[in-house]
Amino acid sequence: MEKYLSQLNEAQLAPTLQKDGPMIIIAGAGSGKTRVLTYRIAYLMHQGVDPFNILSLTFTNKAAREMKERIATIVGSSEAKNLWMGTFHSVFAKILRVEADKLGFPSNFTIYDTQDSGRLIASIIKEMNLDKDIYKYKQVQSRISSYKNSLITVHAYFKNPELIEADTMARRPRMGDIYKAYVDRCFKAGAMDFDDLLLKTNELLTRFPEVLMKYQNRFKYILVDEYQDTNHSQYLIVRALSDKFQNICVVGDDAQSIYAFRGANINNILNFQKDYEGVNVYRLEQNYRSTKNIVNAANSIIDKNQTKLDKIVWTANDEGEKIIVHRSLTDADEGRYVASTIFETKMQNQLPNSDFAILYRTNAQSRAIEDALRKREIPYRIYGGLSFYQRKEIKDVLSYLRLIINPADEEALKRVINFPPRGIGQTTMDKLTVAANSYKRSIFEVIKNIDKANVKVNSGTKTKLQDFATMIESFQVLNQTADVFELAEHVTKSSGLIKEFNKDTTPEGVTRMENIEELLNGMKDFVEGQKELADSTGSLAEFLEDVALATDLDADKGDADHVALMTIHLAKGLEFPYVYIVGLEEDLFPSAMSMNMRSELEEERRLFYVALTRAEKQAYLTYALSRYRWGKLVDSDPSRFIEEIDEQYLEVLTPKEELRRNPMLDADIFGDVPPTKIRYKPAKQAVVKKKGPAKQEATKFQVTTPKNLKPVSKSGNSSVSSFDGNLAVGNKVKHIRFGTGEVLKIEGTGADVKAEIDFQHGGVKKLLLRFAKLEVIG
DNA sequence: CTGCCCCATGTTTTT
DNA sequence: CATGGGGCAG
Repeated sequence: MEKYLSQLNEAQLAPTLQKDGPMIIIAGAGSGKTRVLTYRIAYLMHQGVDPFNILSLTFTNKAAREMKERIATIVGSSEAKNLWMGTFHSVFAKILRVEADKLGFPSNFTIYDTQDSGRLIASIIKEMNLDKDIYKYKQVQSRISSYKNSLITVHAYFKNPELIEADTMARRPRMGDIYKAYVDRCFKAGAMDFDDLLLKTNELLTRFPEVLMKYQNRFKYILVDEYQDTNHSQYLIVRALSDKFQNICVVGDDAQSIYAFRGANINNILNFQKDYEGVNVYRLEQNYRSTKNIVNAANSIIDKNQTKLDKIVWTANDEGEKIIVHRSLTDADEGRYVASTIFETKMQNQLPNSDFAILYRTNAQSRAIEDALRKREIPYRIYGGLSFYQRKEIKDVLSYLRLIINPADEEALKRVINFPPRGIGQTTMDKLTVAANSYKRSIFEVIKNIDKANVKVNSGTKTKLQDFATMIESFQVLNQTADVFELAEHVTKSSGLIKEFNKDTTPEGVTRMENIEELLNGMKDFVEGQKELADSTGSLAEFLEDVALATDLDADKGDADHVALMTIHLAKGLEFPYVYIVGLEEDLFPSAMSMNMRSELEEERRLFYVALTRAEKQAYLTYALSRYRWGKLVDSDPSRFIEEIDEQYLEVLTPKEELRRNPMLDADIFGDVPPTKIRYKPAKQAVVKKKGPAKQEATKFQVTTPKNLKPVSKSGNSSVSSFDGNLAVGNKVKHIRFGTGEVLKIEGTGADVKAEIDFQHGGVKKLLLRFAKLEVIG
């Protein structure tokens, strides 16, 4: 143990050695907080604390796993195994399973993901005959989510005139009714959504003092990582559990609070000292991760925020390279720039792909980058986005499995009762839903008792329904004996799913089949892996829970060497030698939605801070003058965040090719082209001018200048991405996908010009010339 | 009931 | 552009 403690600096050692009492560790980016947490837990155990009495809440399951492994190497794996570690959601889901009956839920309750709950809300809105343009299900959903995260139950909602007033003012007077219906339906389906996992835990701990006491005694030592990202619901859980022993250690960095949109309350960390008596405050301010340039640049950004705790992050590391700022014409060019510099850096320094990460604000930005990486044959992996488990085909398989565990699971049932098609259509489902709601039973139960229930369906339909129920029940029987993999294999075959997906021979269809195979392989691994873990049964229920609460990060197989692509949110806690932050444009980053409120803009700034502090050696900031958004090319201005970085840490580049093609592009912010433009020495002063009295004016001009610039076609000659009418009826053209064809008709104007083309293979197609990459061949 | 086509709509960010 | 819902014909 001594050996490990000696690896810590003074600031890190102090909190590690404090055994009892409340404490907060304010940990700057890259200051080794994971190490402190890990060693502190190990040290607690070393001092005789039973691992059963330690609860450690982390931000991802992967972080928990890694920390556990690390601890195991220090104190031995048999001991480490007994630690409770995981995300709030996964830890309390486990507890809820044990205590579910107290809340009237079955212990095999389903966990609804965002999509499931969204669909349910949409169908409730429809059943209530409400205007779906006013009651947009996504807005309703996020409203309900924020109620839950603030512990506003349906009951509390109706007792609160202000909330009702607010929703009425927002033209949604039936909000409370929808909320109630939603909660009822989830209850009836034996389902909890993500927010419920926290809300119900609170309910459990408040309503049942003996349960609270049980877990208070159980978790004598509690540690919470990323405390700045806890919401009110999580805050209350931590408070309640730590109330008896007050051995609570929270770690966080207010500068990295980036989850306000899902209810995270930065005040939790700002006010921690007021919540407990005799709090010891520790600060970790030495950054071990990044170069001086990066650390200082990041500091200069976060300085612009008003709301923050005092903290000075510094580093003893080298000065390092300046941060490179790069401008491109389009998002595609941006991708090419990123790909080619990765390629060059990699070759020059003989580096693995995994040294590089590309971070963006929105998932949609990945496409252009992907294209460029593929062309360069650089292996990459996208994290997040549509995660594996959310894909249609995967959710279909999982829905069958969910029904086995919990046939009341309505969202799963609706998904697969007619997929593959069994002749059970919308009308039948509507009837069943009405009946189920009036009997306060699940749809599955209604089907089981279809003769007794007052449901008017013809006998053919009745048979089909019963057949479906029988099939699910036969799966349930099989589940008694077979393991997850065997069961899933049987289910996919005998439900007809495999056959259905095999029908589709398009490339997308083939990918779907591959995904299903991957899922089955994953199950095999799960079955194998679980045999070794003591605290696991390897059951289907457990598999489904893992899947429901898995982060995309968790699924990292860690085998292949690839460049990482992810949103900045997902990158929190990670580090890479080379980091590209792309799409640094106004309205994108900072997001257009965030510009109205200071607090939201500050959150965007923290997000940028998080992004930049991921970099160890070198950071690149890139932006494009125009980019495709919603299928349209839109002009954009460089992000204010670039401007906010102190100039001395930046190196502003302008690509050479751009200079050659169009000197206007190198115009300074006043729209003037410098008279003597030196071709190979990019102007350092380009674009980003700062401070001083000229600033106001500068920004004003900056807005207008790029708009006058026409994007220049990059690839030159034959392949054209936009036509200005130089395509005529009778032309022979070649299309990437459809091959050669003849133009039959041209219609529309401006951006909407369409051509009807008779392709030799694809037949007649109408294509928007704006998108279609056509080559004229005659 | 199914399948197909057309239209509207949408982008923050995630457990 | 991608997806999903609604409308319509068979």
